[in-house]
Amino acid sequence: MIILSRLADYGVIVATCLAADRERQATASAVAAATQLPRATVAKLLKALARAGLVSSTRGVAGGYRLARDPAAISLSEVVAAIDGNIGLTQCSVHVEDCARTNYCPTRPHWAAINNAVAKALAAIALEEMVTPYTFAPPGKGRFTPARREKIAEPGVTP
Amino acid sequence: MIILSRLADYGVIVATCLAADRERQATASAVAAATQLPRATVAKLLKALARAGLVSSTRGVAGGYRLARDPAAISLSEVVAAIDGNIGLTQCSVHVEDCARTNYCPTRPHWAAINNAVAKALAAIALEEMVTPYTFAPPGKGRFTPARREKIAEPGVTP
DNA sequence: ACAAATTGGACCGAATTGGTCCGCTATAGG
DNA sequence: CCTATAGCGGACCAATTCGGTCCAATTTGT
Repeated sequence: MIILSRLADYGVIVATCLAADRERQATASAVAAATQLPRATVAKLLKALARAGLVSSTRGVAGGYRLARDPAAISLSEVVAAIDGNIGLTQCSVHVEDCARTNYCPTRPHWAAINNAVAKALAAIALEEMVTPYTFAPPGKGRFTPARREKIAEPGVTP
Repeated sequence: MIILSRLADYGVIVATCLAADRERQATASAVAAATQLPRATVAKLLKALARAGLVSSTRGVAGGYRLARDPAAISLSEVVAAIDGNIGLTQCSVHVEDCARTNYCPTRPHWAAINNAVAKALAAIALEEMVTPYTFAPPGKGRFTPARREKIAEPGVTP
C-alpha cells in the first residue's frame, strides 16, 4: 500500500524546489524543468499550493511563484493537505455519514490515534529539512543537474 | 486523502470480529452477517488473511475461520499488510526502479522516517485492543449509533 | 454420495486519479 | 496601446486501480 498519492509526492518535490532558494521567483515551466516533471502537472500543483497560501504568485510577464513563508515554517503535512486534502485514515474519518450504513465498528476510536500519529509525523518535518541535507544550490549557485539527480535518487527507501 | 483502502479497513473489522471470540469457528457468511459487509467481499478478505497466516481455516462442511494467534499478538500492521501489501509512503519506497527516471529527490531519505512512524503506529496496536473497549455485542443487541461515531471521527489532522 | 465449506482465479464495472487543455485575466515592456 | 508572457480556474479525457461478484475445484462431515 502506498500512503500518499503521486500528486502529493510531486507536490513536495515542487515545494522543496522552491524552498531551495527562497528569493528567486520561479515560473511553473522553470520548476518543471528543474524537477523533470510534466509542465502541466507542475502548474496544477503550484496552483493548488498557491490556493492553500503556501506559495505566493505574481502574474504577468515577469511573474512566477515563490514560497510564501520561511521553509522552516512550512510542514509537510501542509503541503500534502494542500494537494490531497486533509489526512484521514479511513473513509469514515473524512465522510462520517456513510459510515452509519455500511459498518458496525467498535474499532473506530482507535483510528483517530493512528491518524494523529501519521499527521504528527508529517507535521514534524519542515520543508527546510527536506532541502538542507543535500544542499540544493544554496547561494546563487547552479541548480540541480539531472545527472546529479540520478545519483541521489538511488538510496531512499530503507532506513 | 485517505490512508488505508476500504478493503484494508474492512479487513480490520473482519479480523476484529474473529478476535471477539477466539474459540468460535466462524464461517465466512457468519462473519459477513455479523459485520454487515457483503459476503463475497468478506470471503475474499478472509482468504487473504488466511494466506498471510493470520487466521487458520478448515474446509469442508463444518469448516470456517478462526484466529491463528492470540489477538494480543496480532498487530494492525499485519492485518493491513495482508490485504494492501507492505506499507510505503511513496511509489519509490515500493518500486525503486522507476524512481531513477522520473524524479530528482533529495527528499527521499526523509520519507523513510515518516514511513517508519506510520508503520510503528500501526504495529503498536493489537487486535485485542480493537475489540475490548467496546465489546462487540454479538447477537441481537444494539450496534453503534451514528451519533456516537460523529464525536470520535472529528479529530486528527491539524498539528 | 451429497451438501456445506474454503480455495483460487478470472472477471467486470465503476470510481478515482493523473494528466492535458482551454479561455480568461493580469502585468511588463516596447 | 499592443503584444507577449504567465498565472487562474475550470472542464475534460484517459487509464489505472479498486471494489465487488462469480465460478470451478477441492475438501470434509453426515
